[in-house]
Amino acid sequence: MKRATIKDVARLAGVSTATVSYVLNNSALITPATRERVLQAVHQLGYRPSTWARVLAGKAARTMAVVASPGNELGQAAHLWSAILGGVGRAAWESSYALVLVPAQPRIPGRETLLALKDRGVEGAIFFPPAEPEDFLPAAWQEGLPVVSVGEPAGGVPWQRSPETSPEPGAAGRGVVIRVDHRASGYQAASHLLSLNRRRLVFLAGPGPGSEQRWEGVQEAVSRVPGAVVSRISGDGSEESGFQVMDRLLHRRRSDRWSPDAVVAYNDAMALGAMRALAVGGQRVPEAVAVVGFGDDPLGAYVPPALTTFRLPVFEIGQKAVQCLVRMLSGEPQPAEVLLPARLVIRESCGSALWI
Amino acid sequence: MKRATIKDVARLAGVSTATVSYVLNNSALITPATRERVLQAVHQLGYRPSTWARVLAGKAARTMAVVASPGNELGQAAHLWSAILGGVGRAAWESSYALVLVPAQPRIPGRETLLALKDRGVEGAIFFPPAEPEDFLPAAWQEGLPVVSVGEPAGGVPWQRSPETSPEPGAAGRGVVIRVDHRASGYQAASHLLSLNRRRLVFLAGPGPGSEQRWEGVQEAVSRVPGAVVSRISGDGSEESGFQVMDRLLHRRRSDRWSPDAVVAYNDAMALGAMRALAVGGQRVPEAVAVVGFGDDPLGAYVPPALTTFRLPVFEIGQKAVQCLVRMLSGEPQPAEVLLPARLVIRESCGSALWI
DNA sequence: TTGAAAGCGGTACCAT
DNA sequence: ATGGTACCGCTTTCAA
Repeated sequence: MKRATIKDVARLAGVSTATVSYVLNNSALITPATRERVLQAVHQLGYRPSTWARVLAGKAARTMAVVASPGNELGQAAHLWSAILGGVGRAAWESSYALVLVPAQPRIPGRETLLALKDRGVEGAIFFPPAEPEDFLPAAWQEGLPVVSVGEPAGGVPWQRSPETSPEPGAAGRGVVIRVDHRASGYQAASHLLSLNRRRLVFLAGPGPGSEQRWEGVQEAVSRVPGAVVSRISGDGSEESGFQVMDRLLHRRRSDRWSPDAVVAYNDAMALGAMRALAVGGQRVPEAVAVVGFGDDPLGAYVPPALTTFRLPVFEIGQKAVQCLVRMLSGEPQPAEVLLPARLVIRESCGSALWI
Repeated sequence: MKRATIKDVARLAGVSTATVSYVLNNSALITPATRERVLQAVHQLGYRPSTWARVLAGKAARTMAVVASPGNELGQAAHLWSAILGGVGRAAWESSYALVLVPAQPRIPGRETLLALKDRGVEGAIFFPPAEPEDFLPAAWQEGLPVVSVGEPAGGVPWQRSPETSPEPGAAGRGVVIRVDHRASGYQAASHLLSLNRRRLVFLAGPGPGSEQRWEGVQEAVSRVPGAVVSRISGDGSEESGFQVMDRLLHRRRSDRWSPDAVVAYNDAMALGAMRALAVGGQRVPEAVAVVGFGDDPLGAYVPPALTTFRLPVFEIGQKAVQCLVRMLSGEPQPAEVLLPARLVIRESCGSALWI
């Protein structure tokens, strides 16, 4: 049978469609009696207003897009992205927003995708960088679609417009970024190691802005402890690069005055690579060298010794993203950047249990 | 500036809105000249029809839902689900369907979710079991929303309606299931092992229907080779259960007449657990015992010896799901079940490279 | 407090 | 081959 319309309800309740509409929109000027009668009819018919019709009549669509490229770069962080989606989903539901999913295709111009979204009444987007194609973000800016990005932007994308072009962060047309507080993580990682009496740290840098920030945090923590030093060496974020970088370090000619007793890696993959190099080089973890990773990759918990790492606040990230977007859409200015703390997960690779 | 409407286009082209509509819908009875003029105006104004309006006027919404519970059970197969989404995305785009994402919340009744979807004009759904809440599927059936499910259903869900209730598989109101051909995988796994002259197989069963089917496949392959035997032992799919099951097997009192020289595990986790037990028990893999897993978990490639396993046709699964749903929506009857083959990925744990 | 009616942005039937 | 126009389902003046 066909869906009941507002007319059916009006007829059954013996009122006009206008009255029904008032009741449904909680207008104050309706008699409790009338109200009751209408509600009764609504219930009886199982009537549900058509979202399409009410949008056409001027209501907000309350729809946001989720843009990502599953199966590509994102696939490597699949466990993160699906977890983040959990937060997105809950927050969206709570704000009664619908989500339209855009598993972006490399070959399809971002502009086209974007226009298709607007056709469907999408009011804003949550963007998971890196997502194909690269021109989605610029297109969104151009079309004035509010965007909240989750995590670091893709390499080549003109992420933040230059300040003079867009003086007001968080306003529609710009974009806010939900980010993990990498600096704090770096600081905490180093602090943890220092508290365990490690003094010769090495930082395994990776690609991406997060690496830089973590490095700063590490440096700060180290600078606070007399006698502690830290050096830095770069890889590309892969397990292999972690291995190579660490391996090279271990074979450094002995003119070098020290070998590290602790490693802070860009991510779990590099940490694992480093641990492999350490094992090959006969250095025990955590006895000789402590290692901390980043990202809480399932792998890290499996390989012995279990990797001490940082767990990303995935659910919160998703929630926050939606909340920001909702606020932007209701006109509230938002900060250009929201920082969420990662949580240190202490396992075995640093030789300590968490006491406090 | 505001979006251009069909009226604007009509005015600019000097025709009626009806004519514009005809042009946009590729009506055959339009003069090339008029057509050209209209298209010109459309282009000039950057006009795009409002999806909402055309749906209201009777066109199909071309929208399907993607229902899943990220962060729950699905989180364990996150790399699969996000990859499948890639296929879903591409196929949906190609069929010009929009996807509305429902990261289902445990606490929200499935019926409510479903109605909300229908309000938004969703015409069908792709369902990733297990998804919370359990009553989504029944609700969909009740409301007559066509559903294509990807993979095995959740435990308690009355998956397929009883035959007498619903005689026509694939019709709207039923549901089609996209499934990996587990039987074939089991057969292929065992065949591979047998071809490497293994003769005493053990099958590590897990939960879920897929396990049963794989077991059948294994048995069939074994039955074809004189002298080959296979026994079966059950776990719960976790790494730990793989370990325990294997460990117990190794310590079996010697009255048992044989110990296995090959293991076919329910999934990579159990395979890894089994390998751990084998290592502890002093059995070398693959020399003494060959192991094959299932699922192509990233872990498997990492831990030495690299695990021979089956790669799921994730992209194809996603594509197929959408294609089925699209066909269902256009009235074509679909089979109740679609089987897609998994691909054997030969690595080191069976002691062979692929020659052919 | 309620109802009649004019849209919202399209589509499609019926004339011309 | 086009144009006029009555809807689609709902919201929202404006009157009553």
